[in-house]
Amino acid sequence: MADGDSENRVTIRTVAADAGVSVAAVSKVMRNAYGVSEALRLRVEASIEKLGYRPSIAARGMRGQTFTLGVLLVDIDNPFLPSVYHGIEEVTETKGYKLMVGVGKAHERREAQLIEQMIDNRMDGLIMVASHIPGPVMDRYARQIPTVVVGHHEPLAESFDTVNSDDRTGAQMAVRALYAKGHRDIAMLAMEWDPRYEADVSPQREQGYLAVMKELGLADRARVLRVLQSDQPREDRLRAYLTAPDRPRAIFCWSDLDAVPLRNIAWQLGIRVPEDLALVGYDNNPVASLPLIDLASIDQDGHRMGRVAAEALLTRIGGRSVAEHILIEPRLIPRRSL
Amino acid sequence: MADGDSENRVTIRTVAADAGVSVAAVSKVMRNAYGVSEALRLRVEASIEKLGYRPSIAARGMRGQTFTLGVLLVDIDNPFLPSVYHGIEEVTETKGYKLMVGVGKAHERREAQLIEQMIDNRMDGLIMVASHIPGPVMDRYARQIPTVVVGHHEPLAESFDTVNSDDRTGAQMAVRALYAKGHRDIAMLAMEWDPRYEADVSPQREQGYLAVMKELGLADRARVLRVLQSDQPREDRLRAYLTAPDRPRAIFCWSDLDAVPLRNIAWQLGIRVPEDLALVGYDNNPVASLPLIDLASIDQDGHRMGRVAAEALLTRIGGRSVAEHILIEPRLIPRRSL
DNA sequence: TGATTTACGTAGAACGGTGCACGAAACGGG
DNA sequence: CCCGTTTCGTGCACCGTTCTACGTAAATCA
Repeated sequence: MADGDSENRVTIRTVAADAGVSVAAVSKVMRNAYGVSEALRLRVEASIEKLGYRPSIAARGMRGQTFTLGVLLVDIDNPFLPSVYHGIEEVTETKGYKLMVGVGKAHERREAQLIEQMIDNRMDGLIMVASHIPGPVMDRYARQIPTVVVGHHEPLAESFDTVNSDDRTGAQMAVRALYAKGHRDIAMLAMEWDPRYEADVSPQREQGYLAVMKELGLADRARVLRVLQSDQPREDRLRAYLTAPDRPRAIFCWSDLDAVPLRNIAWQLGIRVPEDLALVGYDNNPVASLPLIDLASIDQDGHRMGRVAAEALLTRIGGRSVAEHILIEPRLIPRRSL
Repeated sequence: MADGDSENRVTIRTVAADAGVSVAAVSKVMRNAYGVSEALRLRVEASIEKLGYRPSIAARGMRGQTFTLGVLLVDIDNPFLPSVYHGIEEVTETKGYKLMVGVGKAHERREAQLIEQMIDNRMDGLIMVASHIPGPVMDRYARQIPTVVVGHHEPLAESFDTVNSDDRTGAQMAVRALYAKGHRDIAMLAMEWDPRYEADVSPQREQGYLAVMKELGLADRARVLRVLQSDQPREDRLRAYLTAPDRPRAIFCWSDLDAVPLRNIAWQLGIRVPEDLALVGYDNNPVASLPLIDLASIDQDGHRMGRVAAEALLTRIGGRSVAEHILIEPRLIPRRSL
């Protein structure tokens, strides 16, 4: 085993010996706990500084807090997620918490593994972003570790908090904006879903879409095109939708993740946007805002979602046990694709 | 403290009691160590299954391996990095290792903190991607934990391995491609750097650029435009370069991170690409390949870099102590911007 | 001044595992 | 049948912290 100089690692005992005090005293100083005199604190801090001592998170976790939070991202490729991460970070770092990220690859079993790993690492709390884990399973884990879920609607959950974009309202904004431009043939591009995943964002947006189409008296013209989780890559299916004879003239897309490729394929096919095809996406990710893409999108303010989620987690760690379910108002970013 | 039912957590002792064996026996089964009979193993495994036991990584880490590796990403916004991550994951997950990601925000002190945290968490090894930590500091950490560094040239380092794109060659390919199209006025857009960061990729590419310009007899026409780490956002400076009276007709850009915005700003300014301005980037990130962007780029095969780095780390954990420094051949992806 | 309270510091038992050293049982060769 | 080897399984001392319980000296009060 090539583990370097592990034999002379400086532990709490080294410091205690050096400062001529007990192990417990050093521990107290580290946690700035009650019952240490100024003199002792200074002596200990001097030794810590001198020896470059850092406490072992692993050992600390066996009894106390680790001051480490886990962030579980559904995947690492989605350009929207960094904003959520930054929001989380902004709040937690001022409170002295460290973040560890796990990447779920949009796969349920894998996400479960990661959650278990974070629990096993004795993290103090967990923020799950756009997880694909069904409610009951999440509930079981949430009982073991303070948890906040972002981008997954479980408004009745007791054991964890949720933070979401108001996805139905967002969908309505998108459709109404298209309607206002004179469009009536408005389709939606959504993820496939089965009842297990009703809490995910795409189904929520789809329900919002269907509701507003009805409100506008367009219920019979509502039409949902689907992409599959397993389509990898998605291009072929998107192209098929755009070349079909009954191609829609306006599409509300569940995420910029698909709206950006869609806009590109349209261009390749010589379909003018927005003249021949109007497009509104969701997320307002950084690619959508590039001038060459210029995709109208519903902004769900990932940064703020992250901040709110982090704040909720901290109060939950602090002892709160009644669940909070927070909805964040989205807003339309009009761009040339509209 | 809201830590759920931590009082009835199932530990190794619970399992031992349930199976009617000693704690040590269960430990042996978990590690499939020598000296357990088939009968005992089966009995213990049955109990583990029944109780849903999972060992605490924290506790295990205090003596043995944690089977967790740390991945330190320079930032989470760069769309090139996911490919490296996927490469790492592909190799490590088949060997039963788990990955934990830390995000450095391109800030040295912060990266150092993260490394310390990973050491304190008793991770078995560390892969640092595009870190900004200077060699000597890295060396100190690498003595404490098996380390592989990606995207940072330290060919003389003894204590850790490096995996890199052959950045000089990559730069040469880009410049030669522009040269072949008839360009002579070829500038480079590079990151600012001071001597401490000479090992980072941008300075390496810059040296490659200068070398090939000399080879081509264009030494006196070589010109390096710089963006600053602190430019946030970068748009203003990029725009300034494109509106200057002596604007170059061809630019090799140190990364698609800047080449994509550059291409967009050019479009906004009505500068035709490639007729008025030819562009080659580096990384071949997913945005560059969008048809509407269509940016020529040097592909450094992040996926492969990740795989190679992970393999190196595993052999280093296995006991290898002589350093390996691996260069990966880049290749040009010609697109319409060229 | 003696009795309490308060402040400070320490000993030592956790925490949940690992892994060494040891003893008992099973095996096997002469 | 005896004795040296293996093979198994166990007891226990760690690992580096936290935290409760407790002892002691100083400070306060009556």
